[in-house]
Amino acid sequence: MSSFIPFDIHCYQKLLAKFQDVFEPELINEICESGKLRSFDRDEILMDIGMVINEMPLVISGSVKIMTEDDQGDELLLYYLELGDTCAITLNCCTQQQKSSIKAITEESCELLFIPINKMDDWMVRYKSWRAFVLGSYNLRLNEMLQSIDHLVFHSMEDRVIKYLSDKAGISKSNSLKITHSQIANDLHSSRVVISRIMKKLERENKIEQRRNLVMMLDV
DNA sequence: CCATTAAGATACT
DNA sequence: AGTATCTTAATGG
Repeated sequence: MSSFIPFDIHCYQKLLAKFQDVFEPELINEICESGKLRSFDRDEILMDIGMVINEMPLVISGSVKIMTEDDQGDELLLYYLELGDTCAITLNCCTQQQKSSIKAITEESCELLFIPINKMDDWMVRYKSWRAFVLGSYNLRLNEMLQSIDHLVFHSMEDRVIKYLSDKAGISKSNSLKITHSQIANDLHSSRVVISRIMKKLERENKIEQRRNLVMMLDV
């Protein structure tokens, strides 16, 4: 076992970089051994409503957009997954053996590590750090959801657009976002004209600058 | 060039 | 805020 490397080195290094202070070394080894690493391009649908999930995703690189959808197919952005994040809703889905209630789309090109659910139960009892990670992830998402609901109900469309843009800038670590007004409208469950109106206003207030398919954040 | 599509404008709900 | 409709501008073949 000394010279044999049973897993992907690249993946191992990524995990180590992110989790060496959080997970026990043996756990990191186990994650590498039983996880399957897959990479995706941008805008790939990882998961759709109604799909059955039996693996838990862990983000190794890139970011993933998590959305809900109503019966008419209208969408609403819930939150983003970044490096080291896992999706609490998926966690719930797989432990309960339910169908997915969400849709997951890659935001940039991504690498995800898929962990079989049977491992999860095992690790829950064997590793304290894993337990803490899973519970912490639930906590984080719950709070984020509450914040989203708060914004949705108590804030104006303009506030929501501003939050959306700065969230997106934070995720992509860039101030120029390649996005169209109708994409924003779709994510925020609004219409293109309304977004255009708000974007025009923000531009007049020198908060953003825009070209076709491009928005640049100014007040940073 | 022209077709397509993003974004602006205006008017009405 | 949202819808409908029209106009204008950018982009890629």
